[in-house]
Parts: sequence; C-alpha cells; structure tokens
Amino acid sequence: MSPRTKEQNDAIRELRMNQIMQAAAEVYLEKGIQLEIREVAVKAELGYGTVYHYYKNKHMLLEDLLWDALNRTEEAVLPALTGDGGSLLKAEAFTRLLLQTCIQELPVFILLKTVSDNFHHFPGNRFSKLFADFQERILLPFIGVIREGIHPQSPEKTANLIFGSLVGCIALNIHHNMRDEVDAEGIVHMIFSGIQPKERGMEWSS
Amino acid sequence: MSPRTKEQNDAIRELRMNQIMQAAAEVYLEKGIQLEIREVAVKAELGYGTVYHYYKNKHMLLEDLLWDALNRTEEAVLPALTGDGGSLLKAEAFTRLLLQTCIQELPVFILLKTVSDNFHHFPGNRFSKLFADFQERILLPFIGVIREGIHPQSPEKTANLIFGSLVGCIALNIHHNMRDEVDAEGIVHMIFSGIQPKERGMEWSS
Amino acid sequence: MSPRTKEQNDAIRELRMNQIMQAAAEVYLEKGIQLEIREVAVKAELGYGTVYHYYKNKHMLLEDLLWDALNRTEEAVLPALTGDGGSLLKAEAFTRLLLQTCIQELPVFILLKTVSDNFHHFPGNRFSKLFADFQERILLPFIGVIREGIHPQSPEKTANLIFGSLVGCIALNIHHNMRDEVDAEGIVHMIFSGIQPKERGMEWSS
Amino acid sequence: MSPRTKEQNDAIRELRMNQIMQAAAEVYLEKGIQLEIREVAVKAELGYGTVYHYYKNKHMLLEDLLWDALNRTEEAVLPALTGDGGSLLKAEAFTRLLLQTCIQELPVFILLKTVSDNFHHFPGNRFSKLFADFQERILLPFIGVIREGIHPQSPEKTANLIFGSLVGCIALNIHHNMRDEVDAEGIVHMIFSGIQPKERGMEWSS
DNA sequence: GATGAATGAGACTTCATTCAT
DNA sequence: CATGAATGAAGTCTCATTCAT
Repeated sequence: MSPRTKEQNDAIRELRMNQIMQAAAEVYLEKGIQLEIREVAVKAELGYGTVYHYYKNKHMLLEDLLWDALNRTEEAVLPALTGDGGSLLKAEAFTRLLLQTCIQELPVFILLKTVSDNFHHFPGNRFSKLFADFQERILLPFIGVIREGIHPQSPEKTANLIFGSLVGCIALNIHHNMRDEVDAEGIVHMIFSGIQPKERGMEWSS
Repeated sequence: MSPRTKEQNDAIRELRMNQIMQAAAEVYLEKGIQLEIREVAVKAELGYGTVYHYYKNKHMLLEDLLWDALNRTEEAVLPALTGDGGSLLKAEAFTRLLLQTCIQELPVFILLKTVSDNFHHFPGNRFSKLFADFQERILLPFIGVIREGIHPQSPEKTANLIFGSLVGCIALNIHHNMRDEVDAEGIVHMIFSGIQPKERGMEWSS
Repeated sequence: MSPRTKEQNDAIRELRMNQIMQAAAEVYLEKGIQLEIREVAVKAELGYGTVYHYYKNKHMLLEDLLWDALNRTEEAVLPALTGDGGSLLKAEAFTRLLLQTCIQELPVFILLKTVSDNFHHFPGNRFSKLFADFQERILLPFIGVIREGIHPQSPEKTANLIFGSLVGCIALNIHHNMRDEVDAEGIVHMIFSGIQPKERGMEWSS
Repeated sequence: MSPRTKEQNDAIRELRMNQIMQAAAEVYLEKGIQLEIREVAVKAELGYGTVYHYYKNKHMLLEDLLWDALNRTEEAVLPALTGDGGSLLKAEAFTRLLLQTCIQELPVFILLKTVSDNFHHFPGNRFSKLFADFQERILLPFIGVIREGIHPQSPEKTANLIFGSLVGCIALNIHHNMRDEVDAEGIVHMIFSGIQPKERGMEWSS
C-alpha cells in the first residue's frame, strides 16, 4: 500500500518525534503543565492530529520528553563520575556539567526542575518510576561522590543543597529570558565557594 | 438602618478573604496554577459561590494572594535592612529572614517562587506591576546592601545567585514535604560559605 | 416591637415598591430580560436584599410592573373610547394617547413592547393571563372602534397594523435615546395619512 | 499530504457555519439573547463542542449572524435602489423588499429588530461597527431616495417612521407565530397610504 | 423593615481526545 | 503517514435566591 520502505517510515517517525518533543519543551517552558497539544503542533509545524498520531496523549508526550532527558543527563554527567581527581573536583565537575547541559538542552532543564518540584503539578503518580530512576542514575552517584570526600555524615543534605541551588539559579535565569548569558561558572563558584566580599580596591586580584 | 453595621460587615469580609487566601495558598502548593476554585472553597470550608462573592475570578484571588505576600515579605525583611552591622551580616540576615518567612508563610514562598519563575504560567502580563513592586521593595534594597559592601561591580548578579539558590533550595524542600525540617541555617551557611569538605577524621567534632 | 404604626409601614411599603418598579423599568430598558436584581437595587438606592423583601423573585417584580402598567394604560386611553366623535377620530385619539403615555411612562412602553413581542423572552407562560387581560381591556375596545367605522371586515388586522407601527416607531425612538424628542404627532399622522410626497415648492399643496 | 484537501475542509466549514447560523437564528427568535449554545447545537444537530469549534463564543456567533444578514439585506434591496421610476415608487419597492426578505430570512428580521432596538441587550458596544455599516449601506441609500422625491427637509425622520413601522408590524406578526400569513402588501399599503375608512356599503367592491 | 453574606444550580467555555478521510 | 473536523467531560463563572442579623 505504502510506497515507502520500512526504513524510510522509521526515519520519518524518529524525525517527527524529535520535532514534537523539541516543540513540547519550548511550549512547556512558557506554559508549564498548561501546555496545549495544539500549541505544540503549531510550534512543530504539524497538524495537531499528527501529534496524536505519535503520542497517545499529553502525558505520554511529557513522559517521553522526561525519559529522554534523563538519558541525556546521565550521559552528560558521566565524565565527572568516571574521571579521577579529588571528590571536591568531581562534585564541581558534576555540577558544572549538569548546569551546562541544562542550558543547552531545554528538556534536561525541565527534567531537573520537575524533579526538584517533585512533579507537583502532574496528576496521579505516574512519574514515580521516573523519579526512582533519576535518583538511582543521577542523584545517588552524586551523593556517592559527596560522601566519599566532602560530607560523609549527611551527603544527601549537601546534595540537595547543591541541586536546589543549581536548579533555582538556572530557573531564575532561564525564565527571565537570560538563557544565552547564564554565567554557569559564576553559579558553580558561588555554590562551592560561597559569597565573598570583593572590596573595591581588590578587584584586580580576583 | 443596617442590620449589621458596616464595621461588622467589613470584619466578616476581612476574615473571609484571609480564610480564602490561606486555603488558596495550600491548594496552590499542591496543584500550582491548576488549582480549582472548588478545592479552595472546600479547604476554606465555604460554599464555592462564596469564593466568587469575594474574588471575581481565579486570577484576582491569586493576585491578591501575591500582593498580600509582598507586603508580608517587606515587613519580614525590614529588620535586616535597618539594623546596623556590616553589609555581609546584613545580607546574611536578609537571606535568613527571607528563608524563615518562606517556611512559615506559604504565600511568601509562593510569591518568591512565582517571581523567580517570572510568572511563566500566568496568562497575560497582569503581573508586571507586581513584579515591578517586588523589585523596588525587596530586591533593590537587597542589591543595595550587596553593592555597599560585597560586590560593588555587579551586585545584581550576586543578588540573583543568592535569590535563585534560596528559592531553589526551599522549593526542593517544601515540594518534597520536608517543610517542617528545613534546615534554614544550613542553606544560609551554604550560600555564604560554600561547600567545604569535612574530612572523615573530623566527624566526631561536628 | 416596631415603633411604627401600621399606616406608616404601609406607606413605606408603597413607597419602596414604587421605587423598585421605577428602577426596574429603567434597568429593563437597558438590559431587557437580562436585568439583574442587583442593578435594580443599585438604581433604586436600596440594598439588594431589600428588593427581595418586597418581591419574592424577579418574575414577580416584572409581573407587578406589567400589571401596574396595564392599569395605567387602560386609564390613559379611556377618554378616547368614551368621548364622542367619529370612529376615525376616536381611533386617532386612542393611538395618540397610547403613544403619549408610552413616552411618559416607561412601564407602559415596556408593556406594549412585551405584548407586541408576545413575551418571547419570558420563560414559561406565566403571562398568558396578563395578555388575555390586555386583549380584553385595551385591544378589544380599540378593535371595536375600528370595526365600527373604519374596517368592518377585518378590524383585528387593522388594529394590529396600527399597534405594530406604533410600538415599532416608539421603540426605535426610545432605544436610540431620543425619548425626549419623539414626534408623537408625526407618528400618528403617518399611521393615519401615510407617506405623502412633500415636494420642495409644493409643500402648501399637500 | 493532506487527507482532506483544503478545499474540502473549507467546504465543510462553510456548510457547518451556515448550519449553525440558521439554527442560531431559529433559537434566537424564541429565546432572544438568552439563547443557549446547547440549544443551537441541538437544533443544528451537532455536538455543542462543534459550535465552539467554529465560534469562539455566543457573541461571535451572533455577530457573524448579523453581518451575514446585513449582506443579504443589502443584496435584497438593491433592485429597489437601482431601478428607475419615481422616488415614491422606489421607496415603496424598497420597503416591500425589506419586508419580504424579513419574512423569508429570519436573520434579516433579527438584524432589523436588533438595529431598531439599538442592540440594547448586547453587552459592551462591540456592535457599533455593524450599526455604522447598516446605516451606510441600508439606511442612507433609503434616506437618499426619500430626500430626492418625498421629503427633502427631514428625510431621516420619515425613514425612521417607515423603518420603525415596518419592524414593529413584522415583529408583531412573527412573534405571534403568524409568520406564514404576514400580509406584506397590507403593511406596505398602510405605511404609504395610511388608515382609510372602508365603509360598509363598499365591501363588495374591495 | 433593611441588609449583604452565603450559596449552588445552571450556563458558558476550554481542550484533550477520537475518528473519518 | 497526516490532518482537522467533531465531541463532551470537566472546569469556570454568574446570578437568582435564602437567611442570619
């Protein structure tokens, strides 16, 4: 019936789904959970029936978006965990990579924010599996690094502090449309070194 | 002439509006912008028609909630600005007060989070006035303190870092239902002193 | 209990009910059946609970308004029916009186318009009695006059034509806020004499 | 690419919108401004979601109905304006066409009545443009005809009289469910020739 | 008698989703 | 595969009405 080969169809499928997820991420950034499938379709330059052709419903789409983001996140921070160097350096590298990935890939930012907010505007708890996976694949390794060399007693608390700060700072920047000028290094520096007075006459020494 | 005096009616109005705002804050925390007036009414133990008796619509209610929170926020941080002591101490005190107020008063937390998210799920821009006021009454004074004694060159950036971290950390805690055990002091300490390794051999001394 | 005598109370009652009906007529003119009791109360300068103190519900109020108007209408046109003179003159006088009363008393206009529109926006048929009375007390006498000396075969049709024209013209004028300058005589003249060319130089010859 | 062509979709849209407007006109006749979208949907034999698929809200639907009616009205009376013959004949022809169109096409009647009532139950003044257009396209040409050969001094007043009478008579007839037996010729005759006694002895000759 | 707080039935409207083409 | 017409469940909001004071 179809003049296309299976491979061609799969390629189209792949293409369309990415198109839609990308669009969904952009719309989600603006509207949050209130995003409408119609808007996603418009932004993806597709008919809105088409979105339903690929995703059974809104939540499937968001779920796919987040799982995909989880994979990308894991990939992105891997280097920080496998490299050698002191725990503090590893933790810093991890934080830096997380930040940079957030800025470059909207879905990753959305994932982090959503986890941080404990999925509070998602109905039901269809995301507990996702959260568990996030804990296992992203947070626990990070906690491990912290336990190892920074805060053996309560690494979870420290991880939460870092994670919360990071997400808070990046959200502030992204939502105020300052995405292109986020000072990732400044954020990392603040998190790890704190707020230190820079006196006027000392500028050159910084 | 009047069966209830004007004063009595005003007292009732005041009472009901607070009742409703308190309920709205609780529901908002759970559902975000998707809160339903019906739920607010139930939580406030009022008929839902009553909510509409006081608020023309959902957005008016949220607007009032946020303006009210702004007033409370201003009041709460005032001591930090007027007291004497070095800028660093002032900034710390300011941050600490902001945090504590967030934890104690839900509406204040909601305000801070909403400002941080740049009102991204509110339709239209009916909140630009609120944002402007927030900047003028809360953020600018804080920026002033930072400029004075911490970071004369780019106090705004530093203020954003602190504000973002603070909101991020508190959100993480509150959304994960750890509201009662938020370690405000730990957050302040991290923000101002950074992440410092506590070595194993020191555990006993902590 | 009450320091007022029964007479005083009755006087207040009478006063209030007129106040309310007058207000209702004005609001009805603007909003039609969509009038709100609250608006009536505001226009009558009374609390809206007070309106319900006198009228069990919206429809009772309108019903009272229309019955009252029917009485006034009957009274107003009586002279035209009882006087002597030819049928044509009587019919003209009747029409003129109807018109003049409409202009002076809003409720009468509302009654005529409502009858003309067959109560089409009133729910149910609680007004069939009113309509029957209107027919009997206003329309039939008028039809009688017409049958007598103008149109013995189908006086109803002629009465309808006159009545329709009259209500249509007056409605046009009143709804376009030209109430104070309605040319009653012009309308009567048109109805009875028709449209006749008045050429520029020929005016005297008409 | 498209499963239905754009042309097919446009045809469906056109069809549905007419279906809905027709239904709306019928319901409006019964209920006036209080018409419910649900009733319109039922009468159009469509789901009520479908009505909203085509019209953002009730007022948009009515607005479209009236604009459409304005176009039809203009078309209908055109012959009276362009034909030759004396002004009086033209005016009569115009009036007759207006009447006939009213009877045949409900939306036209609704337009005329609504204009006559100055849109008094429509909220806001979203209809001022429509009214202006009505004046320009329907009323002014008619006034022109009257000025030309009937009433050079105050053609507006005469036009108003005719228009008011016409709308009043037709409304009386239509609202009393006598739509099928409206004596258009009788109305035109009355408007232009007035009320003239037909004496008993003359019956056979009429 | 006078009032406005309180209420919920019922209308309005949105938007996720289905389905025919 | 691709699309937009069609739909109704579920929310929003209005406003007539009741009732305590």
